[in-house]
Amino acid sequence: MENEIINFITGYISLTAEEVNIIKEQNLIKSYKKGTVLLSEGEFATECYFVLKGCIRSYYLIDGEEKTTEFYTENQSIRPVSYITNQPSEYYLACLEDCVVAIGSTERNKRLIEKLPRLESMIMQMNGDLLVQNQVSFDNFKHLSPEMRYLKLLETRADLFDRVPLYHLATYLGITAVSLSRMRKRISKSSTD
Amino acid sequence: MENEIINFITGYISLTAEEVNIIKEQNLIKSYKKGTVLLSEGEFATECYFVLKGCIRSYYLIDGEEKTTEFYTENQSIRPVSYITNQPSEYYLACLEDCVVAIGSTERNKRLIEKLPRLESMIMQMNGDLLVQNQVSFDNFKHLSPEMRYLKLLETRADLFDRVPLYHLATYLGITAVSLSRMRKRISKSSTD
DNA sequence: TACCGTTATTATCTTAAGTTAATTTATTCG
DNA sequence: CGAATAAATTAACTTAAGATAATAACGGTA
Repeated sequence: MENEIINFITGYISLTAEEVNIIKEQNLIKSYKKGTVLLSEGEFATECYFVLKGCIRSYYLIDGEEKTTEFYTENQSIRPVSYITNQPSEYYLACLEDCVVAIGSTERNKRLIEKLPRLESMIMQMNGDLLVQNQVSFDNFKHLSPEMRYLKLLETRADLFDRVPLYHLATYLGITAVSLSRMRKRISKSSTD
Repeated sequence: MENEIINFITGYISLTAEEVNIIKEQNLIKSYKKGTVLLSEGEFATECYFVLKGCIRSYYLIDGEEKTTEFYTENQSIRPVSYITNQPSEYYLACLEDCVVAIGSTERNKRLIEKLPRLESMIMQMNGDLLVQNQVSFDNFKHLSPEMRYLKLLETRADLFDRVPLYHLATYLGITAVSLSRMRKRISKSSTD
């Protein structure tokens, strides 16, 4: 189970066998039931996550409506904005399915970095990557029609359509559930004739 | 003129008088004529910028159409994605006005950081800030109507409306120039009656 | 299996954005 | 200054998204 984490890390920096062991013994793996809320608005995030199994959704509230900002599935890492900034969180994190998750807490990570200073460079790279991903997603979003965004998501993350309710995908796409439903009908119609 | 840069830095970390001097003597200030392109698609960014005077626009091309992603004005720093990732740039950077800019090149920054290691922590903070700003902008964009986005921009960056052509603001807002024009008329009408 | 809560679809109406093209208003510069 | 270019507006038409409400399909479970 820890192998996924090692694979993930070695995508950024190379590790010796001893270093692999240090990380493996450090890691803390937990299971959560579907519906568990890992982080709430107003709280300070003290943990970051690596999803081993399941799906975690981040979202925030506008007038009581949940707006989904991201879905995290197998082998994705979650570094809450609040974790990076040490500010109270604007976002929620909740399990859409039963989940198995590797957890890094602020203090344990600090200790780990003392043992393995090269992790610092990984973190900087991760921040850079996050930034770029976000920039590109934003630009795409801005200049693609809702329909294009839907088709693109269908290409890039087809699995989500099997495991996530459409109305969450709708807010993720920045449209209403009604509109998404209509759109799907429109598309299926036009592709058959 | 260098004082703006010092102010900017001390917003992140505190500096001793000697450190201030080191930075001041390091800095390289340049002027560019309106229209100058500082970075083109495909190039590797080797510089980051701090705007002392003027306005710089970043944009990219879709089917030959320019899509503006950001406007940088006085006292804003520009850290091109390509500079952070060492990948060829997807974006252009060009001066919308005559500009005065402080420039940090990769090598000079490296040398500077050797003298002032605490700058590292500033850079990490800047990356974190960038990430958060981007995240928040994205979320806002997704869940605000074009009209709301326009009104919000009018509040937060009113100066842009005096110095930037509307059709650039339009693509920045993710709409067409025609639509922006129509919208402005609609709003001015509804606010007078 | 029958029920209940959740999720998805459908219908109707309203509103605004995209597209294209023509026209007006500003700006620039020889 | 005036011609050329750039920027902004307007008009006409098409298309799709938002809102609201009603209905249908699905899923778990008692």
